[in-house]
Amino acid sequence: MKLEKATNSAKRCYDDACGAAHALDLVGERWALLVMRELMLGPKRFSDLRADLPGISANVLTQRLEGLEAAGVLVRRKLPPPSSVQVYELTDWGYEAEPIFQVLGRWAARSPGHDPTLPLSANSLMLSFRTMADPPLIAGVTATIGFRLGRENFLVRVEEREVLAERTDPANADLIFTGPPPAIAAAVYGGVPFEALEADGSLQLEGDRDLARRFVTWFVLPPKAGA
Amino acid sequence: MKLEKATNSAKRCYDDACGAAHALDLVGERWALLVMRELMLGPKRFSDLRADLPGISANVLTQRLEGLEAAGVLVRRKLPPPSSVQVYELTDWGYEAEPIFQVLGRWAARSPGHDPTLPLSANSLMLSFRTMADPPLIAGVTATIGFRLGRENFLVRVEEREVLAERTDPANADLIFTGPPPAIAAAVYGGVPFEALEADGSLQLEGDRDLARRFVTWFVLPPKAGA
DNA sequence: CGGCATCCGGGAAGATACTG
DNA sequence: CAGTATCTTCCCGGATGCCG
Repeated sequence: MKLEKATNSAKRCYDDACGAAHALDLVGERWALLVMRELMLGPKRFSDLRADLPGISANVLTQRLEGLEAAGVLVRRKLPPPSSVQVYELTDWGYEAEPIFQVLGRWAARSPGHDPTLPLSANSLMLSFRTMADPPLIAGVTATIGFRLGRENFLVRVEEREVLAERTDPANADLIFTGPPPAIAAAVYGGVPFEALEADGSLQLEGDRDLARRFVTWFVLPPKAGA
Repeated sequence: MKLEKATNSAKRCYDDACGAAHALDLVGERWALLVMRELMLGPKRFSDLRADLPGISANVLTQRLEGLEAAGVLVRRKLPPPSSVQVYELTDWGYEAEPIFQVLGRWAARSPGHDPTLPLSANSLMLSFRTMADPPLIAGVTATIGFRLGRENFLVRVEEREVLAERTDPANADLIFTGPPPAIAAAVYGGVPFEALEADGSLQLEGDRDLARRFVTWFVLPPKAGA
């Protein structure tokens, strides 16, 4: 017997007309923004979200998905047969939240306490390319780079001073990185040479190795604050 | 007798190299971002923060200030005598968080559930001008507008396609608004005519009334999502 | 009065087990 | 696979009280 608690819509909220405060009412609960991050590059199912968000528990994920659906940030959708699988997908407005991740990421990357060697999801790595690409450095560049990151494959296109990422098979890219996201992050952001990562088997490169050497120079972490 | 809990630094965190996740580790707790918002236009003391954040309790404010200080977002500072009063002030890096409020605010303003008639702090109103000013509309505009919002006075300068806000006495501005922040928000964002607000005493205008009529046209809320 | 520390009740988050 | 049920832990919010 479940108590009819639903009629009480007085959940904890800030009661503040400030847009930022309302944003926090919508997506300020723990894990909510990270769930959105994992959906930012396309729909996923429940168990994919669980796998990509280490540490979230099933009931919290359920609650967040319910809350985000009620807020109009995402919808549950049933894929057409034969897959007939249920997925969660951001609404158009949900996809418009990407700048939130970019400014949060750029700001926090300057934190003295930021540790870029922690685990990293595939989506985070792809979004980081869109966030950290230096526009002057990629001016005039056109390239297609593929990523095989375990369950998920991506195609990253650099063109017209911007970086696009889509979940697609990267078979005919100019260059393909294969490995876990943290290894690729070490190469791109940590300055670790490819040879070292290939030697211990955590990274494979196929295709234009010179493009790979240029690729890692296009993404620069902002300097630490107080430096 | 205080238990040595401090040695346990394993507070709830996401353990994620993603910059956005680290930002949430730093400022994702309830009220943390709103505390930063209230400091965004200059230092304040404990009781000012409490007054400007209706609903926060003293111990939570204490915890947030400790956490934000530990994170390097703000510092406690003692004003020089004779005031000798302790204030909390953002660090340079803390001030760099302003884009977070802008993207959160712009995104959430499109939420179907956003209610702009809720209470609003003076800081929120001033920051909203910086967030919502439409660059083409203020191109070529140079103006100085004062605001008397109860305890706090501000001077807003519109120039060079941007909007500056500072806590200063607005005595010799071209135009001065006097009233509570929600009334001014009603005029700027709600399209409520000045005369209606002046009639019930919630707003006073001094100076260039024609400038006031132009002023409210420079700030436009984005359209609701799904419209 | 400003800046906390302490205690308490309610509720959200976390871990585990269980079900269709 | 996609959640639900249950239990525990911890955070949040409110009240009170201490101390400069």
